[in-house]
Parts: sequence; structure tokens; C-alpha cells
Amino acid sequence: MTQPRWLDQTEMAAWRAFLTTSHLLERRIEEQLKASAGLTHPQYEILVRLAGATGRRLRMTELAKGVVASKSALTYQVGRLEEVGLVERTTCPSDDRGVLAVLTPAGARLLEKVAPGHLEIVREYLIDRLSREELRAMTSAMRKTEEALRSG
Amino acid sequence: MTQPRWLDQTEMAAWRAFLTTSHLLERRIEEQLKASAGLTHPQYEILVRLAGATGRRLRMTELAKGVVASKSALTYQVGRLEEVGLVERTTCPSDDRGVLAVLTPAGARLLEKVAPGHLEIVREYLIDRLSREELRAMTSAMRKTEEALRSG
DNA sequence: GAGTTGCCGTTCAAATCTGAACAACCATCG
DNA sequence: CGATGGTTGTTCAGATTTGAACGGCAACTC
Repeated sequence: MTQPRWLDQTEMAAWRAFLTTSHLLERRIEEQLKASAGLTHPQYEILVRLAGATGRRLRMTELAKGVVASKSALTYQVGRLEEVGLVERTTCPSDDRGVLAVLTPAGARLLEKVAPGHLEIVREYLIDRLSREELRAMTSAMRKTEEALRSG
Repeated sequence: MTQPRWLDQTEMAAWRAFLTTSHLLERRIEEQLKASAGLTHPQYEILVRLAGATGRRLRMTELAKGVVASKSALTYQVGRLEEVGLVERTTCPSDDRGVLAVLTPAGARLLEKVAPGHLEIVREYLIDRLSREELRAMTSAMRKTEEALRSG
């Protein structure tokens, strides 16, 4: 442990901008999804992950890691999605402890319907405002942090 | 309304990296603050904003905008902080509707104690991993998005 | 100065998240 | 086989967030 190292003005500005913007964007996305499909952002992300998985199914634990949610939060949200027929649960054939969340055809249809409006928000407020250079730098930066956090 | 514009591979990678990383980092920060001071991240941010305000006090609405929280969430969290003596409430002298949240000396002391450990996390996982160029680009990018979201 | 409109912060019920505890299962080793 | 330790997903209670509704006050108009 060395001396406490504060952030200089530039670093603090960077951190504050990141923190504030991620929260604001999260809010905007939540609002759009709720209005257009009655989905929360976590629910939407679950559908996206399942749609991208082979067989449109994933183990609960994998899914939780993918969407960055706690196990119990995922159990809860998959329960909601199952109630409305967007996802089904199957016991994992290779591991009786396991549960597979499976995207239903209705889930896939809803996702196709909702995705454009969602991505339009992502474009409008983030992607389309960034230069190629900024996009590249941000991706690089985020990946470094992600990698570090996934390891620890 | 034009055609739906999907994100190309580079754009989607950028968005996914941002989304995932912000959630992972949020989790790590929450964990650190809880362990080191029993504070949640929203609570910590409230203390930070108050500490930086003139007179160490802010109107509830300003504070809510600053920390990007809903009015009711802020009411709740300020209530928690008041219970443990880190913040006090005062009625606003210039506007009887208003409430001023004021950082107490105990709140200031706790913040000084906790900030280094918190900032160490921010450094370790984000700031220290970024080149000066990445830091600059990320700040610029985040500010553009923040500005757009604050206007709408 | 009465009326109207809008802002301020709180309250409330409902939804969601958290973390610990738990039961069931897997894997390894002796 | 039997014991041990680790994993899996769920459950539960408690904490937090959300959004709408509300009462109180301010600001502006006529």
C-alpha cells in the first residue's frame, strides 16, 4: 500500500463523465424499452444473449455472466420472461443441476420487433456521435477494464 | 422514419464493451464501498456531490440531477444518510418548498476516509489502464453523449 | 389578490435487486 | 462404494428503485 493517489483534474473529469453518462444512458434505454415493449433493460439483454447463443439456449450461470447479473436476479427475470412466454426453462441433459433458458419463437419475434428502436437510441446518443477514433479508443479502453474485472 | 440501421461489427463491439464494462465496474465499486464503509455507491456519490458544493449543501433536485437519481430514490437515500448522521436536512431559506441536503462534519470525515480506497479501484480497473489518448477520447465521447442526454 | 400553472419534495405500492442460506447434484479421491 | 468439497439454481428476507399521485408553495397573469 502506497500513498493514496488522487485523480488529477483530467482523470477525474474522465471518470465523472463515464459514470454520469453510463447512468444517463441506462435511464434513457430503460425508458425506451419500457415504452416500446414493456421490457426492462435486463430482460432485453437476456433475450439478446439467448438469441445469439447456439440453439438459442444458455445455462443460467453462463447467462448471468453474460448479462452481468447476480444469480438471484437472473432467476427472477427469467421467471418473469417465462410467465409471458418469451423464454422457457429446460433441465440440462448433461447436468441435472443445470437449467437451460431457451428463447421461444415468441421471444425471438419480440426481439426482432424491438431491437431496431433500441439500437436507434444507442446510435442517437452514443455511436453516431463518436468519431472512428473515439469509437476505437473507447472499445479498447472498455475491453481492458472488462478483462481486468473478469479476471479478478 | 428511415430503414432500421443496425450496428456493424465494430459498432456493436463498442456498445457491448461499454455496456458490460460499466456494469462490471459498478459491481466492483459497490462491493468495495460496502466492505470499506457500509455505503452504497449512490450514497457515496451523494456525499461527494455535497462535499464539492459551496456550503456543502445542495437542493434535492440539483442533487438528484447531479447523481442521476430519481427524486424518490434520492429522498430515500438522503433519509438513510440522515439516520446515520452523515447528512442533515434544512428547509431552503429562499424557497419554502425546497429542502437543502447538508453534509455534516461526520459525513465529510467519512468521505475523506473512504475516498482513497474508492479511487484506488477506479484507478486500478479503469484510469491506470488507459493511455492518455484513450482517456482523452473517452472523455470526449462521454461528454457528447451526456450533453445530448441532458438536453433531451 | 385571486386564479392558474408549474415546480418541489415526499409518500406509497409494486417491482426489482442483493446476499446469504439451502438442497440437489457433480467430481474427485481413497 | 463412501466421503469430501465444489457447483448449480432457487428461495427468502430485507433493501432499494420506480413511477404515479399528492400537498404545499412559487411565479405569473389578469
